[in-house]
Amino acid sequence: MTTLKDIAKRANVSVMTVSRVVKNSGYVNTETRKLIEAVIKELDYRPNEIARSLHRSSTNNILLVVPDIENPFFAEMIKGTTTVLRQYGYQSIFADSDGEIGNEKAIADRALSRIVDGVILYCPRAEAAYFDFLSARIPLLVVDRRIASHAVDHIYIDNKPSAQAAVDYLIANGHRDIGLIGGPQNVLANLRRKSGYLASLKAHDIPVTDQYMFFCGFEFEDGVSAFDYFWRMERRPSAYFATNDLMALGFIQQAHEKGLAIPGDFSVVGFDNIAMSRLISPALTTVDNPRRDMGALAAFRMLRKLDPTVEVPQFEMTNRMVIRGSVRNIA
Amino acid sequence: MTTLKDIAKRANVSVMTVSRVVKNSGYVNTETRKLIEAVIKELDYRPNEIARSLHRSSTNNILLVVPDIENPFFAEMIKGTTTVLRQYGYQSIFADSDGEIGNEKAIADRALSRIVDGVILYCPRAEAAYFDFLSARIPLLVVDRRIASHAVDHIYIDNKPSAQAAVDYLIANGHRDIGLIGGPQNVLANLRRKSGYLASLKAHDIPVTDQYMFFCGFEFEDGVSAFDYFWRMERRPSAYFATNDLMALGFIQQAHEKGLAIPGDFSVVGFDNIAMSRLISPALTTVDNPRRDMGALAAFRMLRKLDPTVEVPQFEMTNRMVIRGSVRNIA
DNA sequence: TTGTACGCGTTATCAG
DNA sequence: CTGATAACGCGTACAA
Repeated sequence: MTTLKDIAKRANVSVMTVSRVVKNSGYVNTETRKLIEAVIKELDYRPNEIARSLHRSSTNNILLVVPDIENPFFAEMIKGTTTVLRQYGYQSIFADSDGEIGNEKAIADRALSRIVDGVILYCPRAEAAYFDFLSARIPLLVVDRRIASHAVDHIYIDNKPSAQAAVDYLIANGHRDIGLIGGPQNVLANLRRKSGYLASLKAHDIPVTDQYMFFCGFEFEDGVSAFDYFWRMERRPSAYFATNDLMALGFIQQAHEKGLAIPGDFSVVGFDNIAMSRLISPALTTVDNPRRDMGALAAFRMLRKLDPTVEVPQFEMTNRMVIRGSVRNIA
Repeated sequence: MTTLKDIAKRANVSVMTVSRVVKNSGYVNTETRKLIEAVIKELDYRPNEIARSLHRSSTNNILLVVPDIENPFFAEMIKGTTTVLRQYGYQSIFADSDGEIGNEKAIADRALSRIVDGVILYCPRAEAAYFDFLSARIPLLVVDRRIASHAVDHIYIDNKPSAQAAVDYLIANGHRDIGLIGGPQNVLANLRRKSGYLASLKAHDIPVTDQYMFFCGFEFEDGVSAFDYFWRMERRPSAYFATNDLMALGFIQQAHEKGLAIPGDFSVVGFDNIAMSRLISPALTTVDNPRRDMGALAAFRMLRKLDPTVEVPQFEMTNRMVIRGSVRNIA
């Protein structure tokens, strides 16, 4: 592990001269520079970034905390973020909280020991007060979660309007009996999607039918269960709004299993626009969630916090409907 | 940003005494300890890990480099690794090479400036010599790639035997015309799967038919193309071995699209056992690839390199057939 | 153009 | 039990 000192000794100069060569700053005699460069190569010297970090008290590391990296939604966000960070010379320290508040806090707390310059929390589960606490101590960005406190920087798209638009679309296609495959009721984004569903019905003077709303987990299997649930009903909806694509896929899969056709027998709209939605048959009509851009924006916003001269490009942070083949017009 | 010195000043003691309290080492008078602890709390002191790292010249960081975090295969491996690392007090620095050799090397090279204690490369693309270079400078582990050099630590499962077993299984079910959906020909694991296919045919004295082998990418769409390719043939195979599940899924999807039944009309076997394979209908018969365990093993092996007292648990690093519903016995 | 001294925050050593 | 000192590797400020 060779250091500046080793080079200096070998080249018969002071460490400072070597440092100047390494950083390419200040005046150095061309001859000595050449000599030093040779020695550097010979001894395979590389600056110790830890020492540098200590000196300038910044690390060029950003901590990213996600609930579950196996979920493609977060994987794509992370990719958006790391790509940008790397372009600006920052490394990503990555941690998976397994969706547990305890882990989440433990991870973020460690960041307070100056191993990173900033923290990005993706869809965190912790209570609001914790973000105030963190934000007071280190540059913090919260992604995909609405934060009341003005003190905490965050990126959040309200999913309600686009969910409403999705249901509006079903109604425009002649459907009035619309089922909700509602997912878990303790995740904010999901609740906003439900709100959109309710708002659309209300706007069209369609009464809400409690049995038409099915609440469950967030997975493919939950879509399967949803189908089974609705299948047992005597008078069942002609169209379904699933609050995420995975459930919509499960629903469709099970419909096929039972010999039903989509969109012939039932229409389905999902939410998120995951990769698989485009690939199945019929391709799923859904609402795009620009997670990659959210990730990139998070990176830029963090970079800007650390260096106000950084330009944050414009991203269109909107959910957009993607019309494909899973809805039939019955009007 | 409060330091030991601040605490010391406030408590009227030396930094060393404070340090002892913080690290809970050595003798400290109970009274002074209490006082110091109070001041620590009051000033919200946290040790500077960078300074510690500099001193002990180790960072407790491990660098993980994957070709693409959006690929669930890698996401799961990473999860296996980070979970173990975290249990042992290590953080994961994460980087995505986008599958490009240039990025891969640039990332790993940065690791040489002592920001991490070790490097784990997942399915790297670089040439063999580079691993020797890296391995000579920093603890290195290469995962999911066979390495000739004995000097480079690696974790690798030869996929050939299990691929062979998969094709054996088709043959045992009465199939003799077996198509290969072969994926890309520049990825080692994939080539080994093809070798298994060939070996099985040979072992059963079934001649190899060139037109029965279709080479393509690695994605869902490639499975779709494969179906279209075979569909055009006059005399087509009754069974297919896809060298990964994603392609098998695309194949099945397209078969359904064309009104064909699996396994009624064609039998299909995949490889990898991704989550989706269990969920579709018919559930896919495939070969499990223990990526999560590979990830965990990678972590343990790295930990052991850094600290020889670490115990590496036994993992059964084998591909295992998962029999589900996509193969029909036509004997 | 080159070198000296000091500090970044922590800890090991040794003396008191 | 406590404290002074040096060291980790680098870079800023100031001299020479």
